[in-house]
Amino acid sequence: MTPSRRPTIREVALEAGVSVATVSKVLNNRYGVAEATAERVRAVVDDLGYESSLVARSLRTQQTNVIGVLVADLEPFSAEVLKGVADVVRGTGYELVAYAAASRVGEHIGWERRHLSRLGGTLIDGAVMVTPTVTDISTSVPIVAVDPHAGHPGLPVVDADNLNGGHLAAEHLLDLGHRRIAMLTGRADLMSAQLREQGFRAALGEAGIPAADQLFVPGDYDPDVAEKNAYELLTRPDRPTAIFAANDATALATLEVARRLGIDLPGALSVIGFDNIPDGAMCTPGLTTVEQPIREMGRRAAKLLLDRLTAEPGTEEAPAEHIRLDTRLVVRGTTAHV
Amino acid sequence: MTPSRRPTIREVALEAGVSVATVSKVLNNRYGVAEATAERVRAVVDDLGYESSLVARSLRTQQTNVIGVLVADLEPFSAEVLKGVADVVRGTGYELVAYAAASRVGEHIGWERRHLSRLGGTLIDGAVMVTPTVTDISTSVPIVAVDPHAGHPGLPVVDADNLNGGHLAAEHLLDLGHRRIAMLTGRADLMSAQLREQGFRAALGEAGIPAADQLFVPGDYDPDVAEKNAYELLTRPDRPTAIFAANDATALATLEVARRLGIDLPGALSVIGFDNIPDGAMCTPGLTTVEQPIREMGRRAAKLLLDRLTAEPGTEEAPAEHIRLDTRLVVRGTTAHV
DNA sequence: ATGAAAGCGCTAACAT
DNA sequence: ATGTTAGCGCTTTCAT
Repeated sequence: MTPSRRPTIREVALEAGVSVATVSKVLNNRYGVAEATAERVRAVVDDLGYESSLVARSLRTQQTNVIGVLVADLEPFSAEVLKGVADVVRGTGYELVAYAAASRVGEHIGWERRHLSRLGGTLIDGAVMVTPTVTDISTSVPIVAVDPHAGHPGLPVVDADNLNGGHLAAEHLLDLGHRRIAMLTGRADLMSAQLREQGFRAALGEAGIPAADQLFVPGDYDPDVAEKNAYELLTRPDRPTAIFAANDATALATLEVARRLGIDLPGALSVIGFDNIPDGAMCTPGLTTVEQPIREMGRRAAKLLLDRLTAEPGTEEAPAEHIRLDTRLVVRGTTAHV
Repeated sequence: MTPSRRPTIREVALEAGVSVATVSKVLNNRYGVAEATAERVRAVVDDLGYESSLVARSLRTQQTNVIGVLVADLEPFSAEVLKGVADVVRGTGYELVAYAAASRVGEHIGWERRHLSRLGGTLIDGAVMVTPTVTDISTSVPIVAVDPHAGHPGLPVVDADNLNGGHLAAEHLLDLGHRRIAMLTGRADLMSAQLREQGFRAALGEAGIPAADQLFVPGDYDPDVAEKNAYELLTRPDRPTAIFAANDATALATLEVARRLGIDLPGALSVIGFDNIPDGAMCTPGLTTVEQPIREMGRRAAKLLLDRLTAEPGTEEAPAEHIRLDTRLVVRGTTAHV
């Protein structure tokens, strides 16, 4: 099977006996082509199955009609955002490109700028960035950030009410009678993580429970880190009766550790996560969690972006918006009365 | 906030006082640049935050180190495949681009060729196509198909055992004592849909239950179509006690209709789907379904593709493989004894 | 109505 | 070691 190259505009022109320029005009419905000629060109296009190269086209033109979703990695969270963006883009005539590139080794931050640099100005007309960590992105195209690090002056942002979410998690565990509650915290550099912890601590405080530092261990939003620290936490003599993990990925890692240690769940240990990613719903027992409406966040981000893209060029630039969606407790099977 | 354009290689060259070619050499670690010069160039690159344009670069070179996932739309199924592909691509040094473009009006088939034409040869080194419907794709780059229409001679394929899956669905309902069982069939042009129905019919036959044509209504894998036909089905005087929907999306639509009609679920009606998309697990009660390991299918497809891409150029081309993964019954809350 | 030619940002072969 | 140049596929003036 010899991979037959895709036909180029040159081959179409050759076959139709016209110039490349004429073919281009036909394809883009420009004036100044005789109907007979256009007909002939279209026939050849159909015959050869020609379709213009997105790459070449976007290098030459301003407008590409493509929206980018830039992510550090395609995991459940960003995939969910992606679905939301697709919900909105569908039917608008825009095309959708999701771009994920492994960070260079040891480089967790800065991918936003690189991704944007590699695609912006060409290929995409605008972008939704998922969980960017850099604040001073010099933007060549309109951008909307989903769940970003703190301090994106000028960037429209969509996120969830992480503060109240942390509060909800603590309240749920307190309602169940738990008092020795640990937390696997999130990535210290992320706004969302800070707020979840802050809300959590506040709720504990309101219940009159002093926050014990040794019960706050790093989870980093990273299953591997979480696994290590959950193990340490659960093998202590006075292990906690409940754990709040800053996101579902680390909550699931915690469940795995508990299982390995033979700890009865939820009898001897309650675990609550944050995010409500599909994976939490699909395991047994289902993971109790604080939901943030991820897909809806994608939808709202896409809407915001499309608004900017379709706004009259001369229109006064709207101030950067900040959309904050509600979080919500989802009780499943991993939490129980102490 | 004036969108500052991304810097180009020209600006870097200008700033560093060298030619564009020299900058390119430095960036690509080519020989023939004095260390002092290289140093200076790198400094400017860092300073300006320059990153080469993926588009321009891919237009010029053969190799882009980018893998494409081409989909008609980003819905739960394709998103799940995408995650699987990302699992494998992660850490390989390849970048990942997912591309979705709305079909032109009324054109459900043919997107494969268009997508491939728009990206192939440029931008991507190879592609995973999700649920393509066209068999005679003239491929400019290596391609692996996930869950394709029948008859892709020469294309490596990854799919699930749909035949046995249909069988499993029927067996489950029969075991629960159901005898008047309806099916919302899938898209008639898709291999997967045909096999699911075939397996389902076979199991009914083995149980000595004659297949009643009026109990097979089209679902088309489409929630809207399913909703309409499920309504018709459930308002008949002799409505079925159980429904097998050819995929989860249509099963969920069926649940919605049943709810609207006030039918007790699963007391008065059992519903089983196919796919095990996250949405089925997240609703209440959870959807009983036949699981196909979608994410794993994405992983296997990505592996197959990477094998082809990294194979020695001179190596004998391996024959097109066909990987078929097992399906599995997942019992949740929407099926019960009759 | 048509085509020649320039140029988008980049790389690579070929001078110097 | 560095620069000049051609060209990837396409669109868009500008001649003709």
